[in-house]
Amino acid sequence: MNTAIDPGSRASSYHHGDLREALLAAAETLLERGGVPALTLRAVARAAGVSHAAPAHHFGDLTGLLSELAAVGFTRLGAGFDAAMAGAGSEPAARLTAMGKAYVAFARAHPGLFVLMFRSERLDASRPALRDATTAAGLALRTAIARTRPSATDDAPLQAVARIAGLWSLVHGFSVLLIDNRLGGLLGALPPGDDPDTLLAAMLDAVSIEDGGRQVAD
Amino acid sequence: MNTAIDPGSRASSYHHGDLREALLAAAETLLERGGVPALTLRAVARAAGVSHAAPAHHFGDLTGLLSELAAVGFTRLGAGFDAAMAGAGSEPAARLTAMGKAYVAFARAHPGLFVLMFRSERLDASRPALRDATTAAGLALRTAIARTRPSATDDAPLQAVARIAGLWSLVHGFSVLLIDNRLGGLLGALPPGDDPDTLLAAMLDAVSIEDGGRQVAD
DNA sequence: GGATGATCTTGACAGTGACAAGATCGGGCG
DNA sequence: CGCCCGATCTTGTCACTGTCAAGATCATCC
Repeated sequence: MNTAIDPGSRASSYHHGDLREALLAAAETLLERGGVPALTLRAVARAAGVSHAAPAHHFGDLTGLLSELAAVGFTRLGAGFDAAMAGAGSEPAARLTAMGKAYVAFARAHPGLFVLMFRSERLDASRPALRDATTAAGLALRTAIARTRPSATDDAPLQAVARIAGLWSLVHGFSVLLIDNRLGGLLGALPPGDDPDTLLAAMLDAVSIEDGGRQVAD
Repeated sequence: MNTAIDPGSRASSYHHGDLREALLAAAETLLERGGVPALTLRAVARAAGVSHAAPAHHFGDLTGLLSELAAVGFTRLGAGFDAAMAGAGSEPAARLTAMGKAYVAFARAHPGLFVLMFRSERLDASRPALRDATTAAGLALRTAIARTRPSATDDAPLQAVARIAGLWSLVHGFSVLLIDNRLGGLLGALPPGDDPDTLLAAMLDAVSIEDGGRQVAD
């Protein structure tokens, strides 16, 4: 009668063996399938094949479970940044595009997780796992952006901060609007064959004009 | 015994008189006070001083109430756009800044409402009031952005769409991150005296470079 | 003045988070 | 080897929620 998502490992009768990870995996499946509202302590317990109170033992309460799951997401996002920066060349504009693409690609690949990661009213930001993961990902993002500008040191403080905040806002807002399907009309106005990736590249290209003097001028 | 937020108008015993508006007002108060989780059919009913099932008569279910409230928000946002465009001059860069400021100002003035407006899983986008309000606000936003570029007609389609999507994404992402307090570190790095408005202006200034040839070059 | 329909209340049911108490199991200590 | 202790999981319960059904109240129109 085990409706568990992962019935493998060592499902003894009582002690599960690795229930904590199984619960997180089940939660992620439910999240991507039904969004944040589907993330219920009891639903997660059902999906993992345990009693309704089992998750509380590992995560305390629902906020704890959601926070740990969000931490997984931030860790994964940070890893995506690192991979994108490692794969990109040394040219600033290319690095910037790679970073933006990594951000949006993560959001599109795991929309439920991405939404959860920024639903702060359901999370406990002071939880160590979440706090560490967010700061790590934020640091990776900021350094990645900072390195996409050749001569960043001579920027005025306001301009330097504006560059980071602007790019972050751009890719974050685009991800949110894309997931929410708010860009339907705009995407429909694109030339045939152009997808969101093309649009993102064009957006980043427009912003990166202030780099070495690259011009759009067709 | 009436714990209603608005005990005025004509609180007869049974028929409220304008319960629908009173419920929406109570809901907005609860929303701004406790965020989306505080928006409960029963809590709204309590705040309005009516029985727990009264809201269902006017809005059908919780999704209906949230959708109507979100519609109020979109209408207000659209009005903010119009006011900003009316108050701005004719210079493209100034109009763009005014539009962005109006967007972010609305989000900061009504953070709960703004968050609700984009929590699509709790809304019914097909509800007439919400559908009309969103399309009206979206149209106002797009035309406002389009008019911030002098020679918009000779843009390539991709660039034209990228300009609109980019600016929308920028102001939306900034609003979201600001409300979520994700920009704490960056705001702390600003020169003393600079606030989020200054940062937004700098961000928009950097983006608007591709306008008439305005340069940052200090 | 009475019927009719809109408006609001009362009551009930299933689902949820949270807590308390108990059952089960594994590992370490005698 | 036997036993105890703590971690793990279950069962039971309570308050709260959304939703529905049925009834009470009132305004309006004929």
